Amino acid sequence: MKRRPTHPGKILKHAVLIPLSMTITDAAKSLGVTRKAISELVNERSSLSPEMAVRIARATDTTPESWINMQSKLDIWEAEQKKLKVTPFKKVG
Amino acid sequence: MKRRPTHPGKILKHAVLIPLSMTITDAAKSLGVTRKAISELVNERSSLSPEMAVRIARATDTTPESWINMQSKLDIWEAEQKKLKVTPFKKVG
DNA sequence: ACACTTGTAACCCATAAGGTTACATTATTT
DNA sequence: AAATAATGTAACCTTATGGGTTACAAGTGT
Repeated sequence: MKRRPTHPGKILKHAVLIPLSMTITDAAKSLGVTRKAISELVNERSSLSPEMAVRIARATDTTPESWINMQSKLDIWEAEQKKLKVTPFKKVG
Repeated sequence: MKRRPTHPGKILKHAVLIPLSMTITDAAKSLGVTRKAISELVNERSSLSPEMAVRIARATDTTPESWINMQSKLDIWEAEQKKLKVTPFKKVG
Protein backbone atom coordinates (compact mmCIF):
# COMPACT_ATOMS: atom_id res chain seq x y z
CA MET A 1 0.00 0.00 0.00
CA LYS A 2 1.41 3.28 -1.05
CA ARG A 3 -1.06 6.01 -0.25
CA ARG A 4 -3.39 6.29 2.71
CA PRO A 5 -6.64 4.41 2.07
CA THR A 6 -9.81 6.47 2.00
CA HIS A 7 -11.58 6.85 5.31
CA PRO A 8 -14.95 5.07 5.44
CA GLY A 9 -16.58 8.22 6.75
CA LYS A 10 -15.78 9.94 3.50
CA ILE A 11 -17.47 7.16 1.56
CA LEU A 12 -20.48 7.30 3.83
CA LYS A 13 -20.79 10.97 3.09
CA HIS A 14 -20.27 10.96 -0.65
CA ALA A 15 -21.73 7.62 -1.64
CA VAL A 16 -24.64 7.49 0.74
CA LEU A 17 -25.67 10.65 2.53
CA ILE A 18 -25.25 13.14 -0.29
CA PRO A 19 -26.97 10.95 -2.91
CA LEU A 20 -29.90 10.50 -0.53
CA SER A 21 -29.90 14.17 0.42
CA MET A 22 -29.62 13.15 4.03
CA THR A 23 -28.19 15.39 6.70
CA ILE A 24 -25.88 14.26 9.47
CA THR A 25 -28.78 14.77 11.82
CA ASP A 26 -31.06 12.56 9.74
CA ALA A 27 -28.49 9.80 9.56
CA ALA A 28 -27.82 9.88 13.28
CA LYS A 29 -31.52 9.45 14.03
CA SER A 30 -31.85 6.60 11.56
CA LEU A 31 -28.82 4.82 12.90
CA GLY A 32 -29.84 5.24 16.51
CA VAL A 33 -26.71 7.10 17.61
CA THR A 34 -25.90 10.70 18.44
CA ARG A 35 -25.27 13.42 15.93
CA LYS A 36 -21.79 13.74 17.35
CA ALA A 37 -20.94 10.14 16.47
CA ILE A 38 -21.86 10.64 12.82
CA SER A 39 -20.35 14.08 12.56
CA GLU A 40 -17.02 12.80 13.82
CA LEU A 41 -17.17 9.75 11.58
CA VAL A 42 -18.00 11.74 8.47
CA ASN A 43 -15.30 14.26 9.26
CA GLU A 44 -12.78 11.46 9.71
CA ARG A 45 -12.22 12.18 13.37
CA SER A 46 -13.12 8.69 14.52
CA SER A 47 -12.85 5.17 13.19
CA LEU A 48 -15.75 3.15 11.97
CA SER A 49 -16.51 0.61 14.69
CA PRO A 50 -17.87 -2.87 14.00
CA GLU A 51 -21.13 -1.87 15.62
CA MET A 52 -21.43 1.22 13.45
CA ALA A 53 -20.71 -0.94 10.42
CA VAL A 54 -23.65 -3.14 11.30
CA ARG A 55 -25.88 -0.12 11.83
CA ILE A 56 -24.97 1.40 8.47
CA ALA A 57 -25.37 -1.92 6.72
CA ARG A 58 -28.83 -2.32 8.19
CA ALA A 59 -29.83 1.19 7.21
CA THR A 60 -28.56 0.79 3.67
CA ASP A 61 -28.26 -1.87 1.02
CA THR A 62 -24.74 -2.82 2.01
CA THR A 63 -22.84 -5.32 4.15
CA PRO A 64 -20.99 -4.72 7.42
CA GLU A 65 -17.96 -6.34 5.79
CA SER A 66 -17.69 -3.70 3.08
CA TRP A 67 -17.55 -0.97 5.69
CA ILE A 68 -15.22 -2.72 8.06
CA ASN A 69 -12.86 -3.57 5.23
CA MET A 70 -12.40 0.09 4.46
CA GLN A 71 -11.50 0.73 8.08
CA SER A 72 -9.23 -2.30 8.20
CA LYS A 73 -7.22 -1.11 5.23
CA LEU A 74 -6.72 2.19 6.97
CA ASP A 75 -5.79 0.53 10.27
CA ILE A 76 -3.27 -1.72 8.56
CA TRP A 77 -1.81 1.14 6.62
CA GLU A 78 -1.34 3.08 9.84
CA ALA A 79 0.25 0.12 11.60
CA GLU A 80 2.62 -0.41 8.70
CA GLN A 81 3.92 3.12 9.04
CA LYS A 82 5.32 2.31 12.47
CA LYS A 83 8.73 0.76 12.70
CA LEU A 84 8.20 -2.46 14.59
CA LYS A 85 11.06 -4.71 15.56
CA VAL A 86 10.01 -8.10 14.40
CA THR A 87 12.19 -11.08 13.55
CA PRO A 88 10.89 -13.94 11.38
CA PHE A 89 9.54 -17.06 13.01
CA LYS A 90 11.90 -19.95 12.72
CA LYS A 91 11.21 -23.61 13.14
CA VAL A 92 12.55 -24.64 16.55
CA GLY A 93 13.29 -28.25 17.01
CA MET B 1 -23.30 -15.78 9.77
CA LYS B 2 -24.62 -18.56 11.88
CA ARG B 3 -21.93 -19.71 14.23
CA ARG B 4 -19.20 -17.70 15.91
CA PRO B 5 -16.19 -17.28 13.60
CA THR B 6 -12.92 -18.78 14.76
CA HIS B 7 -10.73 -16.51 16.82
CA PRO B 8 -7.48 -15.55 15.05
CA GLY B 9 -5.49 -16.53 18.11
CA LYS B 10 -6.61 -20.10 17.62
CA ILE B 11 -5.37 -20.04 14.05
CA LEU B 12 -2.09 -18.54 15.12
CA LYS B 13 -1.64 -21.37 17.54
CA HIS B 14 -2.65 -24.30 15.36
CA ALA B 15 -1.54 -23.14 11.94
CA VAL B 16 1.65 -21.38 12.89
CA LEU B 17 3.10 -21.95 16.33
CA ILE B 18 2.47 -25.66 16.65
CA PRO B 19 3.69 -26.51 13.12
CA LEU B 20 6.87 -24.55 13.82
CA SER B 21 7.23 -26.04 17.29
CA MET B 22 7.35 -22.54 18.69
CA THR B 23 6.43 -21.71 22.25
CA ILE B 24 4.43 -18.68 23.30
CA THR B 25 7.64 -17.32 24.74
CA ASP B 26 9.49 -17.77 21.44
CA ALA B 27 6.75 -16.06 19.49
CA ALA B 28 6.59 -13.13 21.86
CA LYS B 29 10.29 -12.51 21.50
CA SER B 30 10.13 -12.76 17.72
CA LEU B 31 7.20 -10.40 17.51
CA GLY B 32 8.70 -7.89 19.88
CA VAL B 33 5.88 -7.93 22.41
CA THR B 34 5.40 -9.43 25.85
CA ARG B 35 4.61 -13.03 26.58
CA LYS B 36 1.38 -11.86 28.15
CA ALA B 37 0.20 -10.30 24.88
CA ILE B 38 0.68 -13.54 22.96
CA SER B 39 -0.65 -15.74 25.71
CA GLU B 40 -3.86 -13.75 25.89
CA LEU B 41 -4.20 -13.67 22.13
CA VAL B 42 -3.64 -17.40 21.73
CA ASN B 43 -6.07 -18.12 24.54
CA GLU B 44 -8.67 -15.90 22.93
CA ARG B 45 -8.70 -13.40 25.76
CA SER B 46 -7.88 -10.41 23.57
CA SER B 47 -8.55 -9.31 20.04
CA LEU B 48 -5.96 -9.25 17.34
CA SER B 49 -5.01 -5.60 16.85
CA PRO B 50 -3.97 -4.12 13.49
CA GLU B 51 -0.47 -3.68 14.84
CA MET B 52 -0.27 -7.29 15.94
CA ALA B 53 -1.52 -8.33 12.51
CA VAL B 54 1.37 -6.49 10.92
CA ARG B 55 3.83 -8.06 13.34
CA ILE B 56 2.59 -11.57 12.66
CA ALA B 57 2.55 -10.97 8.92
CA ARG B 58 6.15 -9.81 9.04
CA ALA B 59 7.22 -12.78 11.09
CA THR B 60 5.47 -15.24 8.82
CA ASP B 61 4.66 -15.69 5.18
CA THR B 62 1.23 -14.09 5.47
CA THR B 63 -0.49 -10.77 5.02
CA PRO B 64 -1.87 -8.43 7.69
CA GLU B 65 -5.19 -8.53 5.85
CA SER B 66 -5.63 -12.25 6.35
CA TRP B 67 -5.26 -11.83 10.09
CA ILE B 68 -7.37 -8.74 10.41
CA ASN B 69 -10.13 -10.32 8.36
CA MET B 70 -10.44 -13.13 10.87
CA GLN B 71 -10.82 -10.60 13.65
CA SER B 72 -13.25 -8.52 11.61
CA LYS B 73 -15.54 -11.45 11.05
CA LEU B 74 -15.59 -12.04 14.77
CA ASP B 75 -16.19 -8.38 15.55
CA ILE B 76 -19.04 -8.18 13.08
CA TRP B 77 -20.56 -11.37 14.38
CA GLU B 78 -20.48 -9.97 17.89
CA ALA B 79 -22.02 -6.68 16.81
CA GLU B 80 -24.78 -8.50 14.98
CA GLN B 81 -25.78 -10.30 18.15
CA LYS B 82 -26.79 -7.01 19.73
CA LYS B 83 -30.23 -5.68 19.07
CA LEU B 84 -29.66 -2.27 17.59
CA LYS B 85 -32.50 0.06 16.78
CA VAL B 86 -31.84 1.14 13.25
CA THR B 87 -34.30 2.42 10.67
CA PRO B 88 -33.48 2.36 6.95
CA PHE B 89 -32.16 5.47 5.26
CA LYS B 90 -34.72 7.16 3.11
CA LYS B 91 -34.21 9.66 0.39
CA VAL B 92 -35.18 13.05 1.79
CA GLY B 93 -36.07 15.69 -0.72
C1' DA C 1 16.16 -31.06 42.17
C1' DC C 2 16.28 -27.72 38.55
C1' DA C 3 14.95 -25.11 34.57
C1' DC C 4 11.55 -23.90 31.28
C1' DT C 5 6.87 -22.73 30.00
C1' DT C 6 2.59 -21.06 30.90
C1' DG C 7 -1.65 -18.71 32.62
C1' DT C 8 -3.08 -15.15 35.10
C1' DA C 9 -3.75 -11.77 38.78
C1' DA C 10 -2.94 -6.98 40.20
C1' DC C 11 -1.70 -2.90 38.72
C1' DC C 12 -0.49 1.10 35.51
C1' DC C 13 -0.96 3.81 31.24
C1' DA C 14 -2.83 5.36 26.86
C1' DT C 15 -6.21 5.28 23.39
C1' DA C 16 -10.77 5.24 21.69
C1' DA C 17 -15.88 5.18 20.93
C1' DG C 18 -19.95 7.03 22.31
C1' DG C 19 -23.02 9.74 25.32
C1' DT C 20 -24.69 14.52 27.32
C1' DT C 21 -24.81 19.36 27.24
C1' DA C 22 -23.82 23.67 25.42
C1' DC C 23 -22.18 27.22 22.36
C1' DA C 24 -20.86 29.64 18.12
C1' DT C 25 -21.11 29.46 13.30
C1' DT C 26 -23.00 28.66 8.97
C1' DA C 27 -26.66 27.50 5.99
C1' DT C 28 -31.46 27.46 4.63
C1' DT C 29 -36.06 28.84 4.56
C1' DT C 30 -39.90 31.77 5.38
C1' DA D 1 -34.03 40.60 7.64
C1' DA D 2 -35.54 37.30 10.88
C1' DA D 3 -36.33 32.77 12.33
C1' DT D 4 -35.12 27.93 11.98
C1' DA D 5 -32.20 24.09 10.97
C1' DA D 6 -27.76 21.95 10.61
C1' DT D 7 -23.18 21.57 11.93
C1' DG D 8 -18.62 21.29 14.26
C1' DT D 9 -16.66 20.94 18.38
C1' DA D 10 -15.30 21.72 23.20
C1' DA D 11 -15.68 19.95 27.90
C1' DC D 12 -16.60 16.24 30.48
C1' DC D 13 -18.04 11.34 31.74
C1' DT D 14 -18.20 6.22 31.27
C1' DT D 15 -16.79 1.94 29.56
C1' DA D 16 -13.62 -0.97 26.87
C1' DT D 17 -9.42 -2.61 25.44
C1' DG D 18 -4.46 -3.47 24.29
C1' DG D 19 -0.14 -3.70 26.10
C1' DG D 20 3.45 -3.23 29.67
C1' DT D 21 5.58 -4.75 34.42
C1' DT D 22 6.01 -7.77 38.18
C1' DA D 23 5.09 -11.81 40.54
C1' DC D 24 3.35 -16.22 41.69
C1' DA D 25 1.46 -20.95 41.26
C1' DA D 26 1.27 -24.97 38.51
C1' DG D 27 2.67 -28.09 35.00
C1' DT D 28 6.39 -30.34 32.12
C1' DG D 29 10.69 -32.14 31.02
C1' DT D 30 15.83 -32.87 31.83
